[in-house]
Amino acid sequence: MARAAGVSVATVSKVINDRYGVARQTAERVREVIEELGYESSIVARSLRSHRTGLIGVLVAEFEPFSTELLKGVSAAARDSGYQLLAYSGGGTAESQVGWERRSLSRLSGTLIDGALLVTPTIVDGNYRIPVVAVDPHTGPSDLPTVDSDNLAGTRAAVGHLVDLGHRRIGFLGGRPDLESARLREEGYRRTMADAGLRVDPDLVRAGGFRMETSELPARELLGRVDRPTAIFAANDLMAIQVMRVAQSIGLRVPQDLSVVGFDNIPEAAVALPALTTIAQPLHEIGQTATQLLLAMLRGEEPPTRHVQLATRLVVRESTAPPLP
Amino acid sequence: MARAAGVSVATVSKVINDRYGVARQTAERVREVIEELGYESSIVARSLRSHRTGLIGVLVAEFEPFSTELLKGVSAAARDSGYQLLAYSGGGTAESQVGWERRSLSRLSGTLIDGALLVTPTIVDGNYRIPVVAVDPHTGPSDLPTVDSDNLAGTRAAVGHLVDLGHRRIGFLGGRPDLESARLREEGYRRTMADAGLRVDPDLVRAGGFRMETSELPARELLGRVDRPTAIFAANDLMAIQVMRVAQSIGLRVPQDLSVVGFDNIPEAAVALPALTTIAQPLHEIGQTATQLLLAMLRGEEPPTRHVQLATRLVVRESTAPPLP
DNA sequence: ACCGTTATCGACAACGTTTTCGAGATCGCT
DNA sequence: AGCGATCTCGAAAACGTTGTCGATAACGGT
Repeated sequence: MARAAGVSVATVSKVINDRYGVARQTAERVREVIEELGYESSIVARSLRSHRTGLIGVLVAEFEPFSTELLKGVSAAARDSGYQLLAYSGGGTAESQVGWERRSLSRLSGTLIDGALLVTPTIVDGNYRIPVVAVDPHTGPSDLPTVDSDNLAGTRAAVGHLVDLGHRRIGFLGGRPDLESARLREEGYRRTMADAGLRVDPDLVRAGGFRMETSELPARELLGRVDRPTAIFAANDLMAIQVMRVAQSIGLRVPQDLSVVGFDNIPEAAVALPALTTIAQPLHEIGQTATQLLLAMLRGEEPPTRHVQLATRLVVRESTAPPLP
Repeated sequence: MARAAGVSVATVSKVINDRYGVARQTAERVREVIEELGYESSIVARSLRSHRTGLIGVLVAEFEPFSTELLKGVSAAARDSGYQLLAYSGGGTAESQVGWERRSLSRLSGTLIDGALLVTPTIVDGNYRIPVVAVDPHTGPSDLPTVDSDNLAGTRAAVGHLVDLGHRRIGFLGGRPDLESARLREEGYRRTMADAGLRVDPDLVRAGGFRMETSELPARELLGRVDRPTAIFAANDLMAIQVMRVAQSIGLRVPQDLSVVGFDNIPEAAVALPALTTIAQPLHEIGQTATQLLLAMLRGEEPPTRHVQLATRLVVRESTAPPLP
């Protein structure tokens, strides 16, 4: 190997990890040879021996625009600290069952990765062999250190915005009831309404499953009523866009006849017409924070807080206006 | 280790890789113990020894919606074949310089991954140590086996659609001139115009850099003219959406006063208003095909064709109509 | 009953690192 | 000059697997 540089393998190893105990000029010479030969030490062998790889694993349930933005933040933070990223996706329907991440992790955590970020909607508790941080899980509280955004406060901002505009009859289109995020957004809606002294009409609350296809019908139900709401808060942008479509298809003008607010601030929200008022999640920041948390754990520090919640931001665009008198 | 199962490590290894030379019932027993102990063999050690890991690496320049869809196809194909995916992203601006994928690859290909997929706009030729397939590179011809979509035919379909509708003055908003894909789309535009016996007015050709921000100005230039075109073909959807915005901002109606066609069929295209007519790239299929190509190479087969081009599809929505008489 | 063949299994080396520890060299001090 | 302290380096073990090969047992044929 690089012992053709005149020294032993041990010395080379010391130079690479710049350990104490190797002479100035020897190190210099070894470095030169390394450079010259374009030598890269094998992660695999290092891992086998020292259980440290400089790789952090990111388990993504499925690659989608949502996780994508998160990954950018993770990527940036990891790079700053010298760690490399290893995204890992079960990717499929069948495999994304509960326990998938457990199995993946146990296989990888053998030695391949130093720590892991779980970017999966449903996470499984348990003591993993390596540091693990859950990123924006949609499920309930967990043993794992977690980073997500403040769904409750976000929802309050959204509904509050509608209230401030003067809306009284505000409808709600919910997400998948099995996910914590959906539950929180409904709770936020109800609380804000209550705080404003407004009654929640049960007929104005529907579930749309977080997806476009499944929210057309409930949207029609909400808007078809004679006493239809003057504003609708949808638990995510996809459903909000569907609401605007349905509204326009039955002759309602947005925002004059109907105000719509979404949640997530996906790219589509900006180009929709009218552009959608929504709650932006700091995805980039979430990814970044989660990574920093993980890195701290890798350094052996106990994280100051096990659960970080980041603030959301209200993005006012064109889909909201005061109700017609 | 699992020699607590009463046999030697060698035998366990043989059972796991079900090799010839181990008795029926011994194998059975070992398998039971493995199951019971939830034992997972270390990829790392296996890799070090046998240079085969069952992992294929995917190098992504940056996680973005575009690569995301590709990854899904890759993911599906890999799963079907028992291979696991390892996405790897330089992620950043600085590192995504030329040569980044080379370095990453040389580090990983040591032994960690059996083969690699390059999902990067600019690819670097060279003999890698492991099988490599380039996926949808935007650069020119290469030594590497490549899978991408037929930019030329796609463009012809787009411009042909406008011609068929009766448009004569058709403008073109191009991409980044340094990328092969942009070059091909311009060439397709020019050829289709020529085939239809139409003259290309040099004043009707602008470059928008593939991005929204950089295409507002050229869009204004195109539409501000007294003899403005009745239709514009933009080299990607982002620019097409920008064109529609600019048009609407200066009082033009789409599609009555101006028809617009894009390229890519990103999610935003469907929700834009009017919904954008565009050319859909078979991203999922590209990912799938590339993976199958790679798998064939891993099996030692020489791929039948080194360059696969997949057909695009014209998606007619609401942004195109015959020109006003 | 003996020998050759086959089936089954384990000992051992190897993969490329990191880490420990001891040997030799150098240096400084008395 | 002698001795201890310090510095520099390399030999060797270890990480967990796989592949080779030899040993032993079982078996079948004459």
